[in-house]
Amino acid sequence: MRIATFNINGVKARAETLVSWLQNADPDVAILQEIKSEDASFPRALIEDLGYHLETHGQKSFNGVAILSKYPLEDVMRGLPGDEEDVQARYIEATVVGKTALRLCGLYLPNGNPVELDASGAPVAGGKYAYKLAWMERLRARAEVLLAEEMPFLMAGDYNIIPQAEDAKRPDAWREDALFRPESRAAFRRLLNLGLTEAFRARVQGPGHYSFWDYQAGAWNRDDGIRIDHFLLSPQAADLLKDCSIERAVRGGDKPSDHVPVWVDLDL
DNA sequence: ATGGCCGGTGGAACCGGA
Repeated sequence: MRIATFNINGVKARAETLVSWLQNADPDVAILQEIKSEDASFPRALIEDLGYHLETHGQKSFNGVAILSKYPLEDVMRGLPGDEEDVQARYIEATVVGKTALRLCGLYLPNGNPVELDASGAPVAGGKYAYKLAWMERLRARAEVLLAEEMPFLMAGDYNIIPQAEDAKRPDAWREDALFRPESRAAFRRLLNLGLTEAFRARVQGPGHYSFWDYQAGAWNRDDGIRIDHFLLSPQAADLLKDCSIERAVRGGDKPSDHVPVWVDLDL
């Protein structure tokens, strides 16, 4: 089973690009972020006409996640547990059944900028950085629940985390940024330390592998990228991992998103 | 050439992104 994660930066603006990518790349499952659309205005027929089942969790203007699958999706859950006040559409789960069942978690992790810290270095309550770190703790708690259930699962999406210096062309430019600050990277490691496998680094070593290039300042032409879109696999899902890759060429296509798809191949 | 953007909203400029 081939599964992709792709931050498409607006489903309405990207409809044509998305359809041609689905036709050419032919994923079994696609986990999308930043649909920037309410569920009712998602171009559902475009996707269903290609043979996909579709589950969305959207909101007006911002955020929004979706799961597309050639196989039926079951037990859909919308929203990340742990904060009843959080209205941002950043998380969706569903189960897909291949040879065995696999729980899919699609996430659009908060950016977290601007970083606001108080005199003691703690994130300012109510600020965007505090929201990011709290969201990551909620994600860790959700992973613990899923681990206890022992169904294979993966958490895929735009993590807005640069895990290591080698994951940025210019790491020093990101030192104080919410994507690369120590608190953010530590929260990402707490996820990994539960026993999750970062699929790309399980398969590919070394620098120069990016999943995002800013639209500004000729970032793509200078290959000034960062790797922030990730697959985390539960132990049972990691057993099934055959390959992981980044579909870099998509960034050079017509009307591209600023992110590109990341893939896993699972023996499923 | 170290500059340079894009999508959504709403119907002009501004917000948010990373």
